[in-house]
Amino acid sequence: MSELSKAYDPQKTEDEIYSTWKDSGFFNPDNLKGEPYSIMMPPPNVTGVLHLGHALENSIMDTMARYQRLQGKKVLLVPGTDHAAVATQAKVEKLLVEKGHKNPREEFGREGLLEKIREYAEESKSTILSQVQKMGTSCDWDRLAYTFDEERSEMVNNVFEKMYKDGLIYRGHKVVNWSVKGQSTCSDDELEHKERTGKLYTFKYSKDFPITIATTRPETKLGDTAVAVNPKDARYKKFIGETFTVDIGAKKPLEIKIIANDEVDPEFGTGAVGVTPAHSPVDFEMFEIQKAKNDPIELIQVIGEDGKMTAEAGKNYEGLTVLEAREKFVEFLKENTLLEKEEEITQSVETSDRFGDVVEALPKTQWFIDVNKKIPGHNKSLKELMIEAVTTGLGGDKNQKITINPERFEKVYFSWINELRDWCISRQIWWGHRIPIWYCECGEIIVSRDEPKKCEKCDSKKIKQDPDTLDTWFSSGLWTFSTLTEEERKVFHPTNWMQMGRDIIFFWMARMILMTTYYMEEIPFKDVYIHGMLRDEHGNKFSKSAGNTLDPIDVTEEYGTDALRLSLVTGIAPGNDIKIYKEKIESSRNFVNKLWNISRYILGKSKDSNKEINKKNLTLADTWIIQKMNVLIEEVTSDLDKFRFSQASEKLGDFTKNDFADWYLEVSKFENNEEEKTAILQTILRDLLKLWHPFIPFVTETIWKELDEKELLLIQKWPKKDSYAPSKDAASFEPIIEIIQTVRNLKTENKIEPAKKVKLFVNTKSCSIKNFEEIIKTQENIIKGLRTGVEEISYGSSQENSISKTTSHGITVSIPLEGLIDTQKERAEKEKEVENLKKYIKSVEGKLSNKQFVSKAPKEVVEREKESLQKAKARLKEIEKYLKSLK
RNA sequence: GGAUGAUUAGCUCAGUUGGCUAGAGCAUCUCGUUUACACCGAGAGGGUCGCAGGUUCGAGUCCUGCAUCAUCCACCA
Repeated sequence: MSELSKAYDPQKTEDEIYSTWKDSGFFNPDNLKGEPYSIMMPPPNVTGVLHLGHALENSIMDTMARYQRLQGKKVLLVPGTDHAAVATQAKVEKLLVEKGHKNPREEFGREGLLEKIREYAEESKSTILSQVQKMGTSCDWDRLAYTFDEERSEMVNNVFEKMYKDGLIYRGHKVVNWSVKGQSTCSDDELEHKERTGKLYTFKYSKDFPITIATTRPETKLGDTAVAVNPKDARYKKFIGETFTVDIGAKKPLEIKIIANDEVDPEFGTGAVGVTPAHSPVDFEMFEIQKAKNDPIELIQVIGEDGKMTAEAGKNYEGLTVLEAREKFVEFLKENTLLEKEEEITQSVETSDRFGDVVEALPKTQWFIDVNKKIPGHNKSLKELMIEAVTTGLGGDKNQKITINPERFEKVYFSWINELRDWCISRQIWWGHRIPIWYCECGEIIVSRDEPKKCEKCDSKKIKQDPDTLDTWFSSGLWTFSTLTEEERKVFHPTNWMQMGRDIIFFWMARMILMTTYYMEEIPFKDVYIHGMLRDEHGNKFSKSAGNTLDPIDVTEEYGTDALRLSLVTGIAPGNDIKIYKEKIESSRNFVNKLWNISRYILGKSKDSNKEINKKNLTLADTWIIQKMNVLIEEVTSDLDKFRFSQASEKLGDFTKNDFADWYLEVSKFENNEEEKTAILQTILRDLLKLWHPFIPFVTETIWKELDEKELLLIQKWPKKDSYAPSKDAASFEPIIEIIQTVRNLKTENKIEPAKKVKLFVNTKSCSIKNFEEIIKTQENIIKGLRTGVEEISYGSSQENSISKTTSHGITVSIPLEGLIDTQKERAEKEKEVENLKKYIKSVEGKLSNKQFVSKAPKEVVEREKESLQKAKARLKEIEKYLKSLK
């Protein structure tokens, strides 16, 4: 079809193709038949626009979805977005501050600010969803979900209520992570450890205090109420149980009790730890232990929510920032000669990954999910369910077992669960699901989604809702089932497959497992595929500040979506970081164009469509390509079944470019079984388009349309290898390829112009295939045709004064010399080859003389070694002969 | 401190259960303007597979140790 342009132009076709797919209804599984197969899209945050990471996710999951659809399954891919509580509010507040609003929370109030955030979220939602379309993702738009929409919010309340009634959600007064800047709690996973240099101060509370302690946070010492020592430590044993009163300037003198704790390492530092229960999670644990032992210690909060010292810290410190107080307290220690040492150390501090400030540990009343408590009626804790889901399967049911790919991430997951503490789910920000808990003035606590009319206990109408909202991962954890109706869950849940970045294994994967195993008593997904993070060419993270960002939309506009998608799934190993850069995308774009031109050629040759291959009149090359195609289908299918996307696309690329385009297509120009050729070319092209479709959907669908097909490629049937069953005694075409390559090779090596006409001598005496000379004779026009410059072929032993090479099939190819050779260079090269050959022969002979090798190695291996030894020897003889002739 | 990954050609990376003289893309060099394709074709050069041991008939692949880099986790005051 000559009207097709020489180069594929993605811009012209992509949008139109996407609408065709969408309008066809086949993105919706209700219009498909077959076994159900479901994937949930990890919902992008509504914090802005899509970045390359999303492009990667869309490529991977859509490749899978399209593959399964072609496999004849009823595929559901649910699209959605995430309200991303803290992230979105932080982003909008930042934008407002940049616009000159100093304190947006005060200025706009709860409802006002929520309205601002809602506007922003809606806008970025629609941007993101249009970008998802641009990536070609074949998701069911009729089932579009949003973590903050009505259905999802209702599910959040249902789950909260059930957990609350089961006693798994509780309100507790504990030391939590507090971001002063964000004025909210953070969960342990939302912290980032940053290395910093700090000072370690070694001091005593007072001159007569018997134990020296060390700290990097002197100001918190104003709230110390104990010193912990190891009970086995002889130095301090005698003091355990004693209480000392010291006055270091806090509101009142501190009562410091000496307590025993096995965790304290006598070898480290002074062997004693100053305990500040209010401002350290570890010290708080000691506080709880002491309480349980009936030997309580005090808890004094000296730092407030505003990050400033409280009244408890004493007159001198009240109102000072943490840093000011630190300086002042160190000054005090120095003045009273209590400071023994001051040294520089590197320490890791916890910062909030959303607000960026250093997080303070503060005692606060918050809502928690208890991960260790037995679930009523189950005799198992959430933690145990989370482990079971990945090991034996829920309740030992293998159909309820999650497989993590690659396997090594299981270890990461288990070690995280091991250290998992109760999950703090309440946040003091406004953007998010409000906690469905109401407090009556009488003290009654009511769990209810809507405002209760009156208190059931006291009939009072003075009821207030908890002001806090839920951690965003609470709703994300429900994603695999909150996106489905009850009916749909019977068909599509557990979902079949899930993919996500390694960075959210804890945040998301773990929470989904927790929530789903608890609420649904099912696993959320059967297989999860963990991919690495994107990097630039030099392995750097993409970031705005580094200025190395690549906008996926720009890329698709310049190179096409297919090129981007192909680049993102090729040449990568599961779980490892993925480097992406212009050259890689360019080469994908070039490949897409290649496929376009292959199709253009085939379409130009014949418009006849869908002819069956008549196996009676096939040439050597025909059977060869049919065999190759057979193997290709088998391998690509198996790779995709095992999520080896990279291997699959590489094999496809290899076949398409090398075997099909470079050899078969070229050869086909010199053979005249017109009818069979057309059938083969068309059949292979059609199936190749199907195999390629999951990776590069747009170009394949565009070509498919040109084939005058009525149905979309989207819903075709995956090729079967049976249709390419090779005839049993098909002789291989490989040796012919080798002969042609050898001729070209000889010419280049000997500086003979490729177009130069030459005579060719072929000797098949040591060829492993019987009577191969007869076969070569039938292929002469191909050998002559494929730009070898060969004008005449003779058989038998080569002449004196010719250059020759033996192919791996033992065919010796010679070209008589024409006096065109640069002999000196030639000799040097040949001598090098002789050297290498001798080395090789020696090593193989060594191998073969090894009795253990000969007896233990598989027969084929030994045979192969013998064969290649023969060949090497033959080659050596030839070169030596030739070197002589040069002299 | 613990864990995981990486270390293979100038660059970016593949390499399945150990087995044919270790592969691809980009870059380099040579040749080529042949009606599918210059977003092209035909070739070439380039690697003691991080280092040191071990297991094995045989190791890029398995084991041990070391080095360098990266990432994650951790309460060492």
